[in-house]
Parts: sequence; C-alpha cells; structure tokens
Amino acid sequence: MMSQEEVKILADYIAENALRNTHQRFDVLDVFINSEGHFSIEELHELVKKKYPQASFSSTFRAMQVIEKAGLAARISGVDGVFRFEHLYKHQNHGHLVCTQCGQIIEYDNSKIIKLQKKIAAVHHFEPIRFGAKVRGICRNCQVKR
Amino acid sequence: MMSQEEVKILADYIAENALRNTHQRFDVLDVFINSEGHFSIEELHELVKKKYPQASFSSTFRAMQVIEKAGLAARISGVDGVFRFEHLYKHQNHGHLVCTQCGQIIEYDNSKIIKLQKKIAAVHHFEPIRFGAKVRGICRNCQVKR
DNA sequence: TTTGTATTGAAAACAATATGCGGTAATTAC
DNA sequence: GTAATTACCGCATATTGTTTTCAATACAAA
Repeated sequence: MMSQEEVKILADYIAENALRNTHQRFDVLDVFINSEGHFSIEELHELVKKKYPQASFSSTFRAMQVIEKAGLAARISGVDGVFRFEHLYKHQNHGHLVCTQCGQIIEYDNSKIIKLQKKIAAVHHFEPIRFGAKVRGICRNCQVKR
Repeated sequence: MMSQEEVKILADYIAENALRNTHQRFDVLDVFINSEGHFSIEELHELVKKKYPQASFSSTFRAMQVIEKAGLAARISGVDGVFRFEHLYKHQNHGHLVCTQCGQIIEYDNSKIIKLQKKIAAVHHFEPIRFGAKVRGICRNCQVKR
C-alpha cells in the first residue's frame, strides 16, 4: 500500500548518489509513508519493528537520514528536546499547533503566512529554503482536562 | 548598564516564588540582557565568564532556567540541535530568519503573521501561548560567499 | 547568632544523536 | 554466472548537549 511515487523519489536519490537499494531503506520508507503524524526516531523505530521485527535502530536512524536528504522528510522540534519527522512530500504549506501539555502537533494550512514570509525574506535579501510557523499553546483536549 | 526593569522582573519572580537573591543569578541576567543575538547556554556561559570569571556552568544553566521562568527569555531551536535563548522582554512579535550555512539568526517583525496564527488557533479551539515563525535559508553574506 | 534550607560548583549521570568496526549483501566487472 | 568490490547492516560504543547529584556554602528569618 506504499505510494509508488515516494518509492521512486527515494530510488532516484539512491541512484543519483551511487548508494544501494537495500530493503531496510525501503522498509523504513514504507512505515514512514504510512504513518500519520510526527514521530521521533525512537517512536518511528518502534513502528518499523512491528512490521519488520529484525530492523535495527541504526538502520532506522540512517535510513531516515537518507529519506531526509531525498527530500521526503524534515526534522521538526516539538515540545520536548526530541526532534520528530514530518512528511514533506505532498504536505507542503503547513504550520504547526504544538500542545505544550500533551505534545500533540496539529497541522494547519499556512500558505498566507508563507506569502508574508517570502516578502520579509526578500527585504532582508535572504534566500528562503523552507518556511515554518508554530504556535505553542493548549490543545482542545487538554483545555477540557483542566 | 543593566536595565533596571528586567532586574525588577527577576527580583519579583524570585520574591513571589520564595527563591533567593543570589549574585550569580543577577550576574547571568546582566550578561544576558546586555547580549545581542541568540546564544546557547555554552556560548552564554563564555560571555558570563569574561565578566565574572568565577562563574560555573551549572550556575549559568540554572540561572537561565529561572530567567526563563520569569518570562525574560525563551528557548529557540536554531539550525543545529542546540537550543539558544532569545530575549522576550521588549522583543515581542518577531520571527526568525535562520541561515542554514552560518547559523545566524535575523529577527523580523511578524505582527501580521501572529494575527493570522491567532485566527487559525481559534478555528482549532487551540489556546495560544506563544507564536513563532521561522524561515530557513541562506543569508545575504553566505550567498556572496558562494 | 543561630538555624533551616535554597543555592552553588564540580563531577557524574543521562538521553539523544552519531559513528567505528567486522561481517554481509548489493553491484559491477569479467 | 562468478568473482571482486565496496557500501551497508547491526552491534556496540562514542559523542554531545543537557540535567541532576551531592557535599559545602550562603542567604534569610527568628
């Protein structure tokens, strides 16, 4: 059920950089692509192990580095010090609402914000690569809890 | 040359929380307030040591925790995994342009972006605490270098 | 002062991230 | 197809940045 498009992107990246097509890399990609939300490497590795029990942490770690370089994933820093991965492919133009209570990350469309950021970057002669917008606060659920 | 307003804020926080007025805390505050830009704890500690050579890393670390809780500083994650401190007092409503080459952080006014974020948060019934906007890219200097 | 306790400084613990190494497996050359 | 090459895996361990422990000290209240 893995999207062939992302597989192709990774395969292309591997070919272009004279790397090797190993099943581990595509195993990790498989799990990552079919995951919803934002996972740390450790969390992601737990998911990978469920489907591919023989997977090692290092492989998940290094596979994600490749997937990141291939442009399919990006690191974001959540509410704790741990970074998590977000999907980049077909997930353009979104910002994050980060709950400081439960750590949940909600995505929202931020195309308007990006337009503003592009203007600002231009003023500063800054060549933008990636845009981010984050609001820290309390999510609906955690408000109810109190 | 230390702003008395920030000193008062810290002193108030200390009084309200039954902490103690130690010179170490105000030494660190002094250096932090008179610093421009964004420093990691380690970088900040280097600055502190220049003025107060006897200062220990632990003290700088813990003093910044207190200063943070007093609402005078906030952590931001820069281009590497290291967090840095930014000024909160009299530094409202700004976003960051982060250079992925040299790590430099440029601040910009983002009051318009915050307005948009407030709207979005309301739609999601999300209670906002702090707003952030970040653009990763290449700064003017680093563009020239290439 | 005396007493109680928060704070300090040094070192060590911790957690997250990253790497070195020897064996293994994917490619390439033949 | 087979051998040669070399990137990669998995394990263990190193590294880095951050936090905590603990005994000694300094602050604040009586």
